[in-house]
Amino acid sequence: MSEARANRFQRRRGETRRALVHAARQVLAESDDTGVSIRSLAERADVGLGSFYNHFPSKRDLFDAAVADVLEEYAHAVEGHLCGLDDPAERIAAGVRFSARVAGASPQIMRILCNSGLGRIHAGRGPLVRCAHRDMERGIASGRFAVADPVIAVSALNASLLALLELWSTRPEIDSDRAARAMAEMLLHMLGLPEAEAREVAWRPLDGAA
Amino acid sequence: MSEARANRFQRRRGETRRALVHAARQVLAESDDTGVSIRSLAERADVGLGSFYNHFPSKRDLFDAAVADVLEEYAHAVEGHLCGLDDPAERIAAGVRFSARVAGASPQIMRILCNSGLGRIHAGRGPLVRCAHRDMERGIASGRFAVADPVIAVSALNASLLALLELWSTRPEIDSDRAARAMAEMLLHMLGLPEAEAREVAWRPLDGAA
DNA sequence: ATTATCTATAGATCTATAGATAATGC
DNA sequence: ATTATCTATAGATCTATAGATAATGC
Repeated sequence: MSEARANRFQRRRGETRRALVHAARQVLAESDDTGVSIRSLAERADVGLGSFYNHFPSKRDLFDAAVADVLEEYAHAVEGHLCGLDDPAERIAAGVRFSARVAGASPQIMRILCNSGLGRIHAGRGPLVRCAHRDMERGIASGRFAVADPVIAVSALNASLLALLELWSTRPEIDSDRAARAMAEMLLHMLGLPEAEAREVAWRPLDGAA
Repeated sequence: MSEARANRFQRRRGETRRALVHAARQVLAESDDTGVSIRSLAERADVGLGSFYNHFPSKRDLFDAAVADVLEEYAHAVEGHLCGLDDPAERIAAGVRFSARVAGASPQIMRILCNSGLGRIHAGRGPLVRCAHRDMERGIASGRFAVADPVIAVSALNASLLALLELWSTRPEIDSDRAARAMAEMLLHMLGLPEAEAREVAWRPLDGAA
């Protein structure tokens, strides 16, 4: 809507902003050095230095926007694959495995997720957490999960997923789907599924191209 | 040794270095803003600007040293409590619970551990990982643990522990030992201990002051 | 007429070093 | 004599803004 009816001015403005966010994402993925100068960010975006201040009051705001942008893109990509799944256990296993695929398809997203760490994701920022919480509540309500504390369980889930991506980024020789299945199996068992069932769910074929 | 026989020169030099590391730790805990100037770090350390270059070639090196210092202190504090324990399951549970205590006793250590994230810990830096790996291997060898992939299991353990600290730092109203017990119980079950046994081990009283 | 962009720049940093000073070893 | 510290500073940045330019709306 706001995109469609935007006039030429607004579209042009949007492109400048996008170029800046794009540049910030590159920096976050390459070196995670948020100390780079505004000047260098503007140059990387191929945008006049003054234009920066038309869109962001400070460097910090730009980087925050860049991280939010990545989280949004990641969540959108993964949730698109989950929308057909109903069983909370299967959704969690698929979430882990699709995350590994997204990471494989976009190393930039993976590196930024890893670098930005647990903090932002925990703060309720990423839609990741909200989605996992819903699945957790539903799994507990249906008796499929048995955990003492759902908040702590969600923490462990998200953190373990991030650790998987981190592990893969430092050791690319690992077979990512194999590792993702192993992680998912462990996590489902942690949540209370019997071992055999956890394995079965984690090894189920995924929709989409194998 | 090197400390004991150090002459006055070397001790003085050591104090300057310590002051710089101390200042860097403050910055890491307060804002995690590694973009602060070398000048401001020297001022915070109450040390001449030039002295900085007598000890560190760049800002990055100072912050690396500060993180290493924190990891060392943390590992030393936790391992001191673990050295009497033999059962790998009990060591892991106690590691989680003592970590929560160290975090409570030193918010600075906790914040730096959280901010520095998974990356450094995963890279084999922190003695945390080495210790956890040994316990994992021993637990698997003795049949007490049943996991498909020990590397992935250690990733999940460390990440979940960090997530617990992160959770507590954002929500201080949580009872930390209660949360640590819940986390430990979940993780031990994940590693293959039967539910009842996982609970028993996680709820065992800890040595030292309750 | 309005709006976003760009260029140019003033003023305030910051980094890294050179040289002076103070403290110790022998 | 040696060594680490400090002070002072040259030179290179960087931030934020002011004013000019180009593109669009009406």
